[in-house]
Amino acid sequence: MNHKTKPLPSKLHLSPLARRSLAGDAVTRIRRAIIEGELAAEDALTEDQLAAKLGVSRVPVREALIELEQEGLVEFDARGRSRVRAFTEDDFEEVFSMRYSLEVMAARVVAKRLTQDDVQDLEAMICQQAATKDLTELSLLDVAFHDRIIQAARHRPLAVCWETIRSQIEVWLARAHRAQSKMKLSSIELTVPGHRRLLADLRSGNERKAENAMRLEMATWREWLPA
Amino acid sequence: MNHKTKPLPSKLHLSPLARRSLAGDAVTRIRRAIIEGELAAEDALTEDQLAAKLGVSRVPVREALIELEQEGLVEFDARGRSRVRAFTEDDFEEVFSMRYSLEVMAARVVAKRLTQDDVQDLEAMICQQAATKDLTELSLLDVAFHDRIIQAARHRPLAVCWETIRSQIEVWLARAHRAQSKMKLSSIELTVPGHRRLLADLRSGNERKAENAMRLEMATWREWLPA
DNA sequence: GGTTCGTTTATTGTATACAGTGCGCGTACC
DNA sequence: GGTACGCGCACTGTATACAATAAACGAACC
Repeated sequence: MNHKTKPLPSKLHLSPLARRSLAGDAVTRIRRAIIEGELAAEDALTEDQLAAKLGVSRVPVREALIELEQEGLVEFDARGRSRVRAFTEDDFEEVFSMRYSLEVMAARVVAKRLTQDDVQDLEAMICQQAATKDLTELSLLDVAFHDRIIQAARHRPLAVCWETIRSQIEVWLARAHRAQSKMKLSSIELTVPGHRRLLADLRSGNERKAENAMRLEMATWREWLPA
Repeated sequence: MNHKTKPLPSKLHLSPLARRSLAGDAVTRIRRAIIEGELAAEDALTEDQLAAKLGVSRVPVREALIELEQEGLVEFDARGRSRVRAFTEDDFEEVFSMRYSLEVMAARVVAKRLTQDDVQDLEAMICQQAATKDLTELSLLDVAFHDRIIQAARHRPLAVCWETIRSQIEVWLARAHRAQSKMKLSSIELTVPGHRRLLADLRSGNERKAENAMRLEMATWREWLPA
């Protein structure tokens, strides 16, 4: 033991060192702008213009664009120019089929690893969902619920893969809401019992059961799809 | 039609516009160094030092490190310092379980989309494998084979997910070879017929058949694993 | 002697400056 | 009128310079 400074109240847990960098903020803000539709498909993302709008230099913007490319929100052409990616309905089909595979895998993994904390969190989230009457809010809670399941899997490559499609799912959701899509009101009544059943099967510890429950959950989502 | 320049020999297909940038080269070279073990686990990746070694400035290096983080080869600590990620055996277990899910999905997708070109390429690759007597070379050809299958799926999110684990697979392979691992010579005799069977089932157009063939292929790989 | 405080140093984060490049537009020439 | 050439503009790619911060070391004080 080299340094023996005073032991510092052990309960006190400070903010988790959020690596606050302009580049990180830029990622968040540009991502949000794309999801909200503030930046439209095919819009040219000129580094100078973005930098000016964000009040920073081009460097953080460049780094942000690289990350957003990985999330599938931004595209670079052969000359290095970036633009907001234009999603076709087929693109979303692909994203959701990817989601299907990832979540089924997550269910399988989670079945063996679910902790008491996970269960408590998930139950609390279901209660929150039950209290909601707004479809937009519900869909956000739903994504958060699935986020939490992925987190519960404690499986790094899975989490990384999930992050490559998460934003695209949000793009679709936001777009669907703006378009007053066909998401039915009945969804509210379906979501909560669906999640309860899913959680029950995840808790069973039975991988097959968990997988199948997730397949069912994904199938109900499937109906909300564009085409 | 705005400009009507002369029609330029249609067969002539130039190099695919490889976006040659120092940043891109840096990604390639640092990745290679990590895979080959030239940069060892936990090694600090100082931007200045890397820049000096590569003969460029820090900017391309920074951008390269961001990309390599997404490939799982590089880690950043809370203060922004990067280092070569240290893989545990559990990490590799996770990577290969992820690979399993992705490839099974790929098989399912490919079953419906395989073209004549795909088949020709894959067959040619199998022949190449059959001609090889070197285990290291064979494992590279094997990865290339699976790469080609992913490509044949023509499924963007799948390809992106695959790229998040591909380098890590290569790390494991290179490490295993350096350690004179338990990869058996019999692998050579097993690989080629295995791939032939797999290709046959991918061509069948039957999703279930294709999935199961891939599960089998993955299971044989499984034996080469560390633990 | 050990602890604490300043100073130095190493390294990242950000800004700015500069170089290179393709594209559009105008112009001249046929 | 159309085609080819050349110039300028709008961007990106890269380098360099500067600011900020935390670790490392050392010195002074108890």
